[in-house]
Amino acid sequence: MTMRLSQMLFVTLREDPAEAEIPSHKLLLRAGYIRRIGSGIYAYLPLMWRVLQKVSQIVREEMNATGAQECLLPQLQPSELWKESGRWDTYTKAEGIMFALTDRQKRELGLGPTHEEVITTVAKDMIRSYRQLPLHLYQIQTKFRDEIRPRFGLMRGREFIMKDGYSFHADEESLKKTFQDMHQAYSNMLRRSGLAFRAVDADSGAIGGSGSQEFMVLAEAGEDEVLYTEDGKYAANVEKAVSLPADAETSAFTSFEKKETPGTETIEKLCKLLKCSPTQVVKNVLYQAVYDNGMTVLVLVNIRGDQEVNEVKLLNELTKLAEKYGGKTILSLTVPDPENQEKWAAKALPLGYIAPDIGDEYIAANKQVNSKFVRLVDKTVVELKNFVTGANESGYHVVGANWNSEFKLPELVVDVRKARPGDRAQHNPEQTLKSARGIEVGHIFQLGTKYSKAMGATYTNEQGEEIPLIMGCYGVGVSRLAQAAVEQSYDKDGIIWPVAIAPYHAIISIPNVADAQQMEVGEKLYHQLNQAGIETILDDRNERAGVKFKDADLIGIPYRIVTGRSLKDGKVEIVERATHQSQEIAIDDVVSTLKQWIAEKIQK
RNA sequence: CGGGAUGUAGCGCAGCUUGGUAGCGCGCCUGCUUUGGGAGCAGGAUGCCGGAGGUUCAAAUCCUCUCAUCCCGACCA
Repeated sequence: MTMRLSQMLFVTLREDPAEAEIPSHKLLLRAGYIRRIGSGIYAYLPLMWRVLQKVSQIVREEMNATGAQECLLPQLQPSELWKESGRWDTYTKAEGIMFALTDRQKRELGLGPTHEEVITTVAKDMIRSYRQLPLHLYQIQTKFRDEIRPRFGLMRGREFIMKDGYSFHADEESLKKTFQDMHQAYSNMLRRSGLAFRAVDADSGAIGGSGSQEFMVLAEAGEDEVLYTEDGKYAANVEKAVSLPADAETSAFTSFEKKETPGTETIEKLCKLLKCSPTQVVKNVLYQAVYDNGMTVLVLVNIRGDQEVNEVKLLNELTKLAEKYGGKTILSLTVPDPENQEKWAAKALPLGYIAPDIGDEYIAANKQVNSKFVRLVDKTVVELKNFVTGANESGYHVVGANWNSEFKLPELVVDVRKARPGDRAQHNPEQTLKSARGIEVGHIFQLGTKYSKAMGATYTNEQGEEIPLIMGCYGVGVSRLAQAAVEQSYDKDGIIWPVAIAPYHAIISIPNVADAQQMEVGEKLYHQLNQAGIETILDDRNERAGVKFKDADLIGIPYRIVTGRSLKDGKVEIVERATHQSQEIAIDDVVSTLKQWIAEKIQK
């Protein structure tokens, strides 16, 4: 085994590569852990691979401890399976993320972005009886997703390593137990990897299902916003978060009246002109949804003027309505721009002055466009009295309006409001929501019977009835987790790996390789340490001491041993990477000392 | 896909406005000196100037098309 730096592929960069934006990406490139091969495609170089194996091993141990069984599923998947589950089109067309290909026999195949279809097929073939349940299979493998915009190195690659697990149950209770076990296992994995994290309520996204939790590594560069309360009782992805909105102010208007309000196409301008609070305004937001059968539906959302629409919640509400319009899912949800409006509007819309009752005659007759607006009213406006809203005429608003007097209250009352930092919490209004940024490294959720029903994966229960398997699904981004660790732990000199996932525990830096004594002690310690199970590399390069120290800091090995000037007292220097604290230790005590330090840092 | 930007030596960049012998720093190679925080001196190698077409006596530079990469928005571990 080569662990001498003079013989390793060891190339560090002095400057930040232009392609990297965030610290962890820059550092992994500079320190020689990864190289970009194509957009969102990276080579994991020897140091990186060791880190990934450490993370994988922690994941594996925690999974095995719950009774889950490791397996390995194919990455090439026949399109038939995806057609059975109904996901082939949504995953390959439009903004789909699956790489699809046709082989020489004209068979259609997909490169696995996830494995519900494959695992459900296995379950369908092999699970017959409730006696075989519950069952939990998992794998650690490269996944392929044609991300629209790969970003930040390993954070959002088109090829990445993931642990995905799928559990099968006879009943909800059993599913919930495994879900709880996974919550614990995931917490253990992240704790053992040395990360600061938070488990949050989440939206279950395109995969479907309910009862969903994400594990967020807290870091400024995180792509997700997390809202939480300081009492620790609530934490959610902003996409999913709920809260109590600020109370609405009492409207100053007492009678219904139409007012001329020129140039007030925004709430802010309107409130300034009318001297009213945004909480008294009913804002009417127009969306355009396209279902997977090509049907376009115009959506009008009424929401309080001081609030914003949460598009994820809106998407979920509209997906519930999909059947009504002959679709299964939504391909796109956008605020229609002027160019888009021309495609369906019969006449110019009074933008900025739309009222909740804007007429359906604005929609031109077209087979591909639903002839009526879908009208959704957010909870925040249901109780408003004497409110302000548009007059369906440019330059005019109405004031003192009331539901079921001037305007009919839409039937569909929904929560599509975006929760915000500073809002009061639902579980305890004394608590306000705080915001943090996070990197999603894990996601666990209760799938239910979505796939088992679609693919006919059933078992026979004690009563002899044939029932669809109840499923759960649990993912960890292994390569993402590794980079997230760097994002959370670095300084101006480089990476500071948590000991548990560092590629090596220790590095022996020989300041002067021409000095026979320094070399001799270095070599001796190198063998002793590795023999004692302390993973150690030896920097025996013919470089100046400064170069070696800089490189050791950059690659982030937790402990550096220097066989330098302290040798005259029979000692070496040991420097802790995280703190740069150094102490001199007798050569004979190095192994036992490090063994103890490392054991303290690696939690089980 | 829409918006913005960039492609010049292994890496980071200048040169392009105003066309005329391809440059700088780092790294790399050789030698000497140095040797505890990215050394000094001397010498050296390295380029399809992203690709294709055009304009011109002449193109890294001007024009057209293309490809790739990065950044900002919708997707996700």
